[in-house]
Amino acid sequence: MGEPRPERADARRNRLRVLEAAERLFTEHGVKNVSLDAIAAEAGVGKGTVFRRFGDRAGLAVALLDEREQELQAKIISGPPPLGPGTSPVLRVTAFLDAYLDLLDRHVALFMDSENASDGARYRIGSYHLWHRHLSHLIESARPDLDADYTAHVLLAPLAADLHNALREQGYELDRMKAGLRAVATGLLST
Amino acid sequence: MGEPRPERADARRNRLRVLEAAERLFTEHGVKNVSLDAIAAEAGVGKGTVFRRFGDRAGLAVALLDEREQELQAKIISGPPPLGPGTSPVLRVTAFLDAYLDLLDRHVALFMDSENASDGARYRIGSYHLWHRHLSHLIESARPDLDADYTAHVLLAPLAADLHNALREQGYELDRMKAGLRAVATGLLST
DNA sequence: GTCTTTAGCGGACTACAGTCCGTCTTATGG
DNA sequence: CCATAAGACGGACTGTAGTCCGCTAAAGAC
Repeated sequence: MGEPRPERADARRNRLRVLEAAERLFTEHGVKNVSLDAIAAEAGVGKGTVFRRFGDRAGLAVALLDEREQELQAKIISGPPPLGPGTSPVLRVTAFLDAYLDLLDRHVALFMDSENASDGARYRIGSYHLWHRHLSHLIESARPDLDADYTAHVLLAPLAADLHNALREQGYELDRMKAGLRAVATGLLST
Repeated sequence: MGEPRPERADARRNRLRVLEAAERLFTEHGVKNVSLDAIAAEAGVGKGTVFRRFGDRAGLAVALLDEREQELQAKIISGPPPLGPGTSPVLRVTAFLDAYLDLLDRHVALFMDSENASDGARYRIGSYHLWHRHLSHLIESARPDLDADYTAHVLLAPLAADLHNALREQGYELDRMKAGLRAVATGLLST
């Protein structure tokens, strides 16, 4: 692709202002009680600016989650086992599922926003692809007879934010989900 | 609960009109190109009427899907095997997953509407509970050592409409999903 | 048939997501 | 330092989901 023009100073300033304002308002009033109008006002910019930079509500949520997800991505790619390389595929899969559930649980509301976009935003954003590739490789090496690509989607499906939220609301404990998913993954990937 | 007062004549008339109008407009213009205003107008009723009867957009979609889902429910409860009783739990699970994928594939757009409601509508509606109970019982009898309740949610998760839609858009064939899910279910439930 | 209660009706209203385009800022080359 | 083009800014505008409440029609009592 073309040369990556440097970000203009005012653009950068406003991007940071919006993210800050969003984080502040979200933690103060709850994610779904905050309108994008309000965020724009709090950031001292116009509504159009918010939308041009982030596309839509989901895009803003993705941007806010980005940092946290990148931490996890780094640990997976080059961190110590069991998340990083250096142990069996099955252990790496279960370690990933555990870690993702922790992340998800800490930021459910934001994840719901980032996934609930009108049309399946979750499956188009970069991080989903990364999680998917990761699982897909691990599954491939543990069970070459399975359709690794599809099975990876299956293992990611229970990590959907709205399911997590619904289960939490009906009293499920995080540890129960971790144990359950671990059982599924090991049952599935151990010959 | 109290005595179920009979549905008033005008209420029934309008309910049917709205469902008819919705079905007509949805098939003609595509689900997401039809506003509830338009449906109300086509049905010859006010907007308020639509909302009072169906709650919101998702509720209307649920009502439209209801008939089709009840067919499947009937086959599961009292139809011939492998969907109905009379064969092994594992076979019944895979038969259910196949049948649900068929249903989902035929009505993706409508399912997306019914599930995409602001706040996890999918997990609150009656039919989800029924599918969940069904799978939960089958899992319990196939593998008493698993957390059947949670594992049932896990098996239902890949049936989410937005995932199905995303995979279809990126070229997945229905048969590939069926095969993949069958492999997961049998791998998981066979000791 | 008329009266009363009960519940449905429907359109004006609010609030929010997302778009559009004229205006203004920034970076760069002369 | 100034001119100029690339592109960001922002607020008015549009379309839609969902609410509210005064009005109206149905069903039963007498």
